[in-house]
Amino acid sequence: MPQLNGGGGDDLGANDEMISFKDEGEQEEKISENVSAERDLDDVKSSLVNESENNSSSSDSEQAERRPQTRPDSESYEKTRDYFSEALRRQQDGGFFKSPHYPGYPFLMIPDLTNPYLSNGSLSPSARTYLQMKWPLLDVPGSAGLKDSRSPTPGHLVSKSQNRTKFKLLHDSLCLLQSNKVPVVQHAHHVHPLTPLITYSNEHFSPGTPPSHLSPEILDPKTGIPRTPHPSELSPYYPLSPGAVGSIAHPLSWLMPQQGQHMYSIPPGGFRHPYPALAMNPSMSSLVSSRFSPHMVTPPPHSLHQTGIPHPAIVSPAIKQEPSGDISPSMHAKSPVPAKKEEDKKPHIKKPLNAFMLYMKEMRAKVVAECTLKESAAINQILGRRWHSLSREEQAKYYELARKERQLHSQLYPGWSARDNYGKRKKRKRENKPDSKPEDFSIRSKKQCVQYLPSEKMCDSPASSHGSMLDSPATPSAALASPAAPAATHSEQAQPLSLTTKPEGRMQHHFSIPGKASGSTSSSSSSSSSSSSTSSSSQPTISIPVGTSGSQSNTPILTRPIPFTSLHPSMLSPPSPFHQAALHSHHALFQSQPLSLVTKPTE
DNA sequence: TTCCCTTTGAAGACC
DNA sequence: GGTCTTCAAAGGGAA
Repeated sequence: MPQLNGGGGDDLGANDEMISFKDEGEQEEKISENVSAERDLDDVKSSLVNESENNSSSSDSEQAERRPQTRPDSESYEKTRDYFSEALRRQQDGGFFKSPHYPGYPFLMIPDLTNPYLSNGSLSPSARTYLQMKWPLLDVPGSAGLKDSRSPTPGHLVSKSQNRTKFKLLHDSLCLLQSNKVPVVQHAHHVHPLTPLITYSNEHFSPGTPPSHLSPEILDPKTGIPRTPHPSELSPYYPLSPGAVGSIAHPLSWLMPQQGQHMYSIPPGGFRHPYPALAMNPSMSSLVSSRFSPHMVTPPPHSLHQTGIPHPAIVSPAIKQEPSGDISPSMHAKSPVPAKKEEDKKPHIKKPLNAFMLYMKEMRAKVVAECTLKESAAINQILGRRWHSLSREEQAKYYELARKERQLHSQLYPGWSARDNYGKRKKRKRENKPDSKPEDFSIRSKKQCVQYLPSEKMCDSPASSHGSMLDSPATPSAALASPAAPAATHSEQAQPLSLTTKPEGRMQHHFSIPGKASGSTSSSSSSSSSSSSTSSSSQPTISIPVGTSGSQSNTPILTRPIPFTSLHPSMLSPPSPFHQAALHSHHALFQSQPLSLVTKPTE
């Protein structure tokens, strides 16, 4: 949740302070409604999350009763088996898998398991793959029927230590698979809002044939000999239409019962995913594909478990430092530093994506397509605003997806903690502390205030100043009421500034960055029509005036000129009544305010 | 080559 | 409990 003022937000700012011009025409409302609005926002977001939680828990109450625990024990295994039995029974009853009342329930994400059991009652390989992936520590029901030498012990009989071992093996396998760039498919368009969990990115998709040991071939149930899956076996979720060179049903069709269109194209050779079940599972596939960046992948230092399923959240820290890192196991073995070796071996399990991240992953391409902006920072600003312009329901979907991601993540990595990743990154240079010296503060301020986007006018929908719904109508529903707002006219874009306040925490977050932007600061401060140093300096730009902060920071918020060509007409939607009013007052405000860069002297 | 930027949210740390 | 910090994704830009 965004950090609200926390009672201190207005303390630091006076009306004569510079403020960001992030959002236009919302400041006045904020000033008067700031406190209450923040409270509303907090309530709204809390309720949104709670609602999401409640929905899933209430709607899936019966499933929830069988929900496996994070650390499955024998009892939970039994519950899980019961759960699957129920899920499978429903599938068979209905012919098609029918989504639960709350379709997002992760444990029902078995789109490819329409009939996971073979005629002899054994679980099909793909089903086993999926289930084992879904519950790495769980031997899925039926596995006993189709003995797998690699996991011969029924899950409910597996001891915790054995589970740990399996989990370790799983990790190893994941690393190997990642190193082979697990192909995943994502149609460039037709992205469903829920696709973050199924973002099959072409970027990560290497149409090449996977290694034999990772071949997607399906074991013949009779002979046990690997064979290439026939398209019919992939149906109904992967119907390969000749014309479309194969397209698959939206992996989240279970989430969208009304939708049956094929969303994802498949390479000419058909859908060849080393782990079909993985690719077919919305949640897991998201983990595998969307976060399955080859550059983050590292070959496993040691042997692999062939049944291991790659999890995109697993990344070797070493690899992150060495994107190209083709580190052979032998090299690992020869590592002179055992400690480091151990560290390298330790897979880097990424944090599960939050709602906004999921949204961002999905929408980034759209925004990039709409804008000519290239910089992610700018794109993210747009995305942040669009996020706030989303309806409550729309956001709820992402919150739910994020919740499922976390849930799945916790299941896959029971012992993982966010703390594990602390310090894995190169330490940022943010050493800013609240008690920093004023001079430092001042310097940092300049750096930090560079804004890539002057306002939602550029490319985005209405949104809010400090990036919350505060600026938008107090409630999400109200925010909905004004869909894509303020896209002012071009002339308006040249008008000064949106008054933006950011949560104190965020501001502090930025302060700590030392003055890399001092140059741009000065250029931006002169504002008017300076060329952008970052984006297409040769292009005409919209001048982005600098205003003063009204409420919270003595930091001058600067903005970068945005190339005019970055704007797409479609992005310049007319402002909503809400924003019109805001703009009106906003303009009135600026008529009385100089556009020069004004910084409040630090004390 | 590495880090920064920028966004929101989650989680952990700290007071 | 409130606040702060870190990390998650992304990719162009800067150092």
